[in-house]
This record gives sequence, C-alpha cells and structure tokens, in this order.
Amino acid sequence: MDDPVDAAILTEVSRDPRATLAQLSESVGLGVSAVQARLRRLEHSGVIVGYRAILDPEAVGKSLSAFIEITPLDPSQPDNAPELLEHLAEIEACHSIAGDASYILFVRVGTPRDLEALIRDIRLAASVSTRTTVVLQTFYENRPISLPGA
Amino acid sequence: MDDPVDAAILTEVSRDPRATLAQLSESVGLGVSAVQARLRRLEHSGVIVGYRAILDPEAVGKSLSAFIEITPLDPSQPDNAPELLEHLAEIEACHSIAGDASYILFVRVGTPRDLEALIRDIRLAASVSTRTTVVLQTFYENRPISLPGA
DNA sequence: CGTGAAATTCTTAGGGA
DNA sequence: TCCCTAAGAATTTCACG
Repeated sequence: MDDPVDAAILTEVSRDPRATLAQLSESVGLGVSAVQARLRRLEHSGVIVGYRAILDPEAVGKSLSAFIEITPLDPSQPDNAPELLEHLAEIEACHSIAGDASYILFVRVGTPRDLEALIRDIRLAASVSTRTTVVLQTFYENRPISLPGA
Repeated sequence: MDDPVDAAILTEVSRDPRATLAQLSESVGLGVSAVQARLRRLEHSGVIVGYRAILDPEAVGKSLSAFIEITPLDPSQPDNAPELLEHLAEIEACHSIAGDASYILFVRVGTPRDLEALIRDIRLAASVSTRTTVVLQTFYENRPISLPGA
C-alpha cells in the first residue's frame, strides 16, 4: 500500500509538516507536482489523519500530567465511558486496555487541585472508579511513528 | 505570559499547523504580518516545540500499541533507562512516574511478535523488569492541549 | 510524472499609533 | 513596542504533454 516514496514523504511530513513541497521533493527525489499529488492522496485516503503543533506544556500552563485508569462501578450498565468523557478537554487520550482497569486516560492539567477536580469530574460523568498515576518527568513524547520502509 | 491573541494563535495552530497566515489572521483578527511575527516568536521562544503529522497507525502497519511499565532490576546501579532506550524507535513516549514502577513507556508495533521482541530489547538494553498493558482500542489520542485563555 | 503559468502565500522593509 | 501596508520573492495549484 505504501511504496518507498510514500514512506519517505510520510517520514518527512511527520517530522516537519510545514516543509514546502520543494523541500519534500528534494528529500524524496521526485518532482514537486508528483509529491503534491501523493501528499494529497495520503491526506484524503486517511493515512495522514491530521497535523498538530506540539506545545511546551509548561509554557502553556499544563505542567502536571497523569495516567488515570478507570473502571465502571456497575458492570451491568452499558459502558460508554469514552463518549461520556470526551467533553473534558484535559483528557488527551483514551484507550481501552487489557488489564485490571477498563480504560486508561492520559490527562494534562495545571495544578494538583486541577487534577483533583478533573478526577471528580471523571467519576461523576462516567460512574467509574479511578486509579491515578502522576507523571513526575517526561523524558520524551510525541516521537513520530517510525515507518518500516523508511 | 500569553495574551489572548497568542492563545488564539496557539489554539488554531494546534489544530491545523498548515493553515496559511491569512487563515490564522482571519481567526485571530490581526494582520498577516503581526500574526507572522507572533508565530515566529512563539516558535523561537519554545512555546511551540515543533509540528507533527498524525498518521493512521493501522495504515502504516502499527496496529498494536501498549503501555510498558519498567523498573530497574538493580536499584543500586545508576538509572539512566530513558537514554538507554531512546534508540528504540517503537517507543513513542517515556515518562517517569509516581507508583510501583519507575517509568512508563507508550509503544507502537505491528504484531504481537514485534511486541515480544521489543520487550526483550527493552529488558536487555536497560536492565529492567517490565509490566505490559496491551491497548485493545484507542478511542481518541493526540487531542490538542486546551488553553486557558482560549 | 514533469513542465509551465497563474493564483495565492510568505517575507521583508518602511511608516504610524 | 506593536501593528499595518506594500512590493518582491517564494510557493501552491492545476491544466497539459
């Protein structure tokens, strides 16, 4: 599905989505027009889901992050916790997992008090118990996906 | 530190870093030139760390993700696990945490066999024990950081 | 997939609140 | 200091070969 050229485009665009077509073109050894067409196809076909700016959490007042495992209090109820929690903007990610808990969230807040409030909101919104693991230090995150054919 | 205009720029650029200055300019109600200067300052001052393309993991052969908690086998040894593991491209994030384990990693691989190999590599490279939690389904991830002043 | 021309965007310099 | 306008350079876009 991905030939080497597409893989090269994806690798480059993962590291710098704001590179010009000319720069991409140079990296992958194809004309600007061809790169543009491939990039458009990769976007439209859903291989490229979107683009993000990576912000420094400290600089934007989100210095505290944590993992929150959650488990429904009443297993007999329909479980749609992910949708019930989606409106909480502090939640950056939500996965269902194999393990003791049902889901794990990754959250970012400014202060311990914000975390306390968020945990309360989560419990109320989704009728779940929580188990929170505070992040002490982040060594790296948001590293680009490494592609096989790169 | 961030006035409302900077916050608006950050919000927009988080959602679509490839928007043109004219589009940003429209969103924040400032001239193109002023927006460009602010964006440059936000980049240069480190508030904006970088940009990424978000790829569909399935489409690029990384359908299996997992959290791996790790703990040094010998607590008396100097602990530099994050650096020792940095060369493993399957590791997307590495945090130190408050809890039973010392660190938690988020990793992406293609198959269970790849995960097995990665866990072996991690144990060998950093002399750690591991506890792996497989992700069954990802409901959302990479949601942009929500800014206070937005 | 490459070429070329038109439309759009980026960049920089200069002036004003 | 911050913002706007304006002109030239660079890039994107798209039809055609």
